[in-house]
Amino acid sequence: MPELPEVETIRRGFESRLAPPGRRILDVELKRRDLRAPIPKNLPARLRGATITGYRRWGKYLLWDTTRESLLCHLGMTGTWRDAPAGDERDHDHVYVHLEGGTRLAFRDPRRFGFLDVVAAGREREHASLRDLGPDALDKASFHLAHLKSTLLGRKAPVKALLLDQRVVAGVGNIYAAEALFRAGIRPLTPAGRIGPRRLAALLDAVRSVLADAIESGGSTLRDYRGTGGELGSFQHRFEVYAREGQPCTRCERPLRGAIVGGRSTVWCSRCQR
DNA sequence: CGGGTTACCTGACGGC
DNA sequence: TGCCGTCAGGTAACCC
Repeated sequence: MPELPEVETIRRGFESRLAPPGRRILDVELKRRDLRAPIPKNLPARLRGATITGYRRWGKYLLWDTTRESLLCHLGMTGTWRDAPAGDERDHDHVYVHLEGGTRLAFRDPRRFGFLDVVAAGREREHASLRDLGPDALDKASFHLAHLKSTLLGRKAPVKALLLDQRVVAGVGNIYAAEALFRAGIRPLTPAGRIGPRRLAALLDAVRSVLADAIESGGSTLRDYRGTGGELGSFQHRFEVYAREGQPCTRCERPLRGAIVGGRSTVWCSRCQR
């Protein structure tokens, strides 16, 4: 579900209204620990009494920084956070975070592909899930043309498969990979190492612009995704290729083509993308 | 190592 | 109405 724009929307929701910095964590209640990776049994003890100091995002990962350790969260495909007042319990609520002042935050994830863990602040890079993570797609200081060039050099895999590889760039998922390739005019199946510097520069711009536009729209809601206040994203109304196989290209009207690339459904325009 | 496939889990949806 | 197959925004463990 959530790619970079959705996670960023959630991050902003936490910061501005769900649990602004300064709030204290009274307790963490684990209803179910067997997510993609088991939630450590001692997670509640390690966060109890800590005050939230801020929120960071790296790719699709969200970090709650506190005066103790940081809570690391990945939403998988169906993870959501919401304000869950007493009485609002739902199927697949796996974790409740109790804040000072009576707020209760619920982590709900029906498919259980997400996970939660605790990391020492400043040592995130040592965490198994973050160790090999590439630069954040919106960080201009680390995700730039030189990085793309050197990372894709000599690679024969389809460029779309490598955009989805979080070691190459962190935050791009199936929706925004397809949309970025359309904006850049590049076919998803093109071997990544055969894209010249000018077209790589176009791809870099396209990735940045599509993610920025999607954040501005509050992300994309297909079915599960909700902001922290339950609100829907609206970028799905601006898809040019994703989920539009057979429909006319927004630019040339030709029916869009579809195929499975790297195990993921993929749509593109065979005239506008080369 | 690089590239490709499959599994993990639940729910929604379409066809019959 | 109901059953069954297929598919879904995620990653990671396998295979060759």
